Amino acid sequence: MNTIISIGENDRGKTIREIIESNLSELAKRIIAARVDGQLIDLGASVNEARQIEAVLADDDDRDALEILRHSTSHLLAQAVRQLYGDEVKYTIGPALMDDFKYGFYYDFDLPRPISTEELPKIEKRMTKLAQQKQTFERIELPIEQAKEEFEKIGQTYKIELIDEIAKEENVQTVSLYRHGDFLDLCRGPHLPHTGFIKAFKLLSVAGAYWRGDANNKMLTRIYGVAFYDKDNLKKHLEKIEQAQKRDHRLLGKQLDIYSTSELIGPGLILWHPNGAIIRHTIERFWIDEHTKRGYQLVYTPHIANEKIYQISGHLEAYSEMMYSPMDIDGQNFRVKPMNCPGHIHIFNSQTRSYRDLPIRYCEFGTVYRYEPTGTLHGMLRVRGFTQDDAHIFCTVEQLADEIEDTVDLIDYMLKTFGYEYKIALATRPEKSIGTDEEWQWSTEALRTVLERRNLEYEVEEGGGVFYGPKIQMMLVDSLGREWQGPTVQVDLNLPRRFNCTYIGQDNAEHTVVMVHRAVLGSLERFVGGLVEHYAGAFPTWLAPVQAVVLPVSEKFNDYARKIQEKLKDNGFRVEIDCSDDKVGAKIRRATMAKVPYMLIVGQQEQESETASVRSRKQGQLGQIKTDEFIKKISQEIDSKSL
RNA sequence: GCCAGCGUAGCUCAAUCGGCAGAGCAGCGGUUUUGUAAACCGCAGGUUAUCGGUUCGAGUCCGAUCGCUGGCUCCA
Repeated sequence: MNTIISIGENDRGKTIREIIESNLSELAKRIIAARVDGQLIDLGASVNEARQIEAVLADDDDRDALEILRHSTSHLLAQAVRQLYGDEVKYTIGPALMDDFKYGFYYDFDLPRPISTEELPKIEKRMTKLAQQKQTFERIELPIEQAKEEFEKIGQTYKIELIDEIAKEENVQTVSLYRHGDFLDLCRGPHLPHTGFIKAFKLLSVAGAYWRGDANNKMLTRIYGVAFYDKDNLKKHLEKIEQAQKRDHRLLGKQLDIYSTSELIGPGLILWHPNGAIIRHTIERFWIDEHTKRGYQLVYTPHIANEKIYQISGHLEAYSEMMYSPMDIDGQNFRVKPMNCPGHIHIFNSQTRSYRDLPIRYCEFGTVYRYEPTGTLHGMLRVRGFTQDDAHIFCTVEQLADEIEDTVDLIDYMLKTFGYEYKIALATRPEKSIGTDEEWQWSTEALRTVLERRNLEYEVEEGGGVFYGPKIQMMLVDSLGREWQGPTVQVDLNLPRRFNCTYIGQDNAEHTVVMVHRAVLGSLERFVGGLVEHYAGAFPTWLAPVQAVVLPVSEKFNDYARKIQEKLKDNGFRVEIDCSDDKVGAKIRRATMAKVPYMLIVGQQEQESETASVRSRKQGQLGQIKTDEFIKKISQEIDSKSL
């Protein structure tokens, strides 16, 4: 469908709406905005220099179009809230969200009284009513002072604050306001032609949010919602949210008996049940094997340390809010460790190192404890005690790029094994940072070189690095398309200097090493919690807590079933047996709900033919299979870590 | 930490206006011996998160504390 229109001389000065209507009359009803030289503008704007314009259609697949809809819907929400809750309602900001898994927009209000989720349907109803009135969105450009007066009149103090801020920017003389019906807002736009396009939306939740995201400011009431042009797309979206809820690791973690927490032990402290522990242990074994193959050396460091070490590292100064109070041991202050680096550095410093020794790569499953505010704790994903898959590489400047490349390769291999796609960001020097320009130059270049050399797509996050060095950050994309904080590779220009980590070079002089912090999984708590959701609890056979269960059809075949179980166990598989006096149907149901990959059903026929009737979680019934053959099949599946 | 909401048996949930705390599953004891997603009967299970208050009477109303949930902030 051609939506590009060339602009002729006699179109000059006409509004976009006029031009579109005369050129694309059959589409006119679906056009909501236009792109002019890549810029989105309202239909009411007029064309001057542009040679051609592109009509933007009401279409959920067009990101721009969807963003406009959601933004306009947030204005509609504000209008409804203002009408229902009175003129004292102050509205602040209400953007569209395009990358959130759940939400499509929000609006933050300063309300005279709190509101609860139960009131959302009432607000939705009002929104629907207002939408049906097809109120026109009118763009108004006003000089700064005049715009402020407009909001002054209606008591919208937050808007005045925003205008003042905009006015500080260079070359700003006017701001744009949008009016639809009785509602006026400060807004860059563009917006829909009228509210009639808003047909498929839903308000989803109410939450608190600080004004400007700053905890020192007032707590506002945020209402989240989502909107689409097409009702089916809204329905699909809501179903997707429901799917995600069913995968919630807190729900499945309980159902599959993976972990729990206890009020008595304390919030944010994970109890790994046997099922969770075997998953974790299997991952740890895989991780250690993979690291050992790639030249890492396994180390262990203590869980508490004299706090002097954190004075030297600077953590006590910069991170003390995250650290637990000191405990007095023989008159000295000790701390529970919040990170592993100082320990690894001390192992490095335990000997004089030669350039011949480098690179040195230490890895550890290091359990650390950090104070997290209560409100941020969340299942296994956000906790107070967690085990990082931590490693530190000590190398020379010349070795840095190669080390980064090996790390990126390791990350890629491990993430793909678990079935994750991922996105990459390169985070550069932030404003507040230590180190020389030159150091930041070569360290950032080393990271960039690797990404370029390997032809990886990445985004640059300007100023997104840590104060002590640049980093590569990966975001995992799970089977529902949600993004998770993933691996990180950070160059550290700070700690080697603070701890005087040096080696003797070929020139017989002392040089400071370059240090790289890196984690592939992040923390085992978060990673396993994420995996539960990624797999919806159905772990691939190599990770499944129970890989197969033997189900005798009656008591008469319990002995034969035990024989099979023993044989499989002898071959190293995790196999259970269900000798309860339930019928097979019940046994199958139980194993199905436990998401066991294989069921081996045995009765008269199987006993006679020395087989088992195999039922696979993935492929259904596979028929009668000899035990040896089954062992071959499952071994291959486990060895290849197939998904 | 902040805002809002929630907390009843191991789990999932009932209990009208403030009026005797109840069911299913799981557990335990029997009966049954079973062929591809739930056999039957019975038993037991509770200081309704904790502490205090209002009331003749509180799971229900009020306050505090603890925990959890959705967010903000932060981050592995």
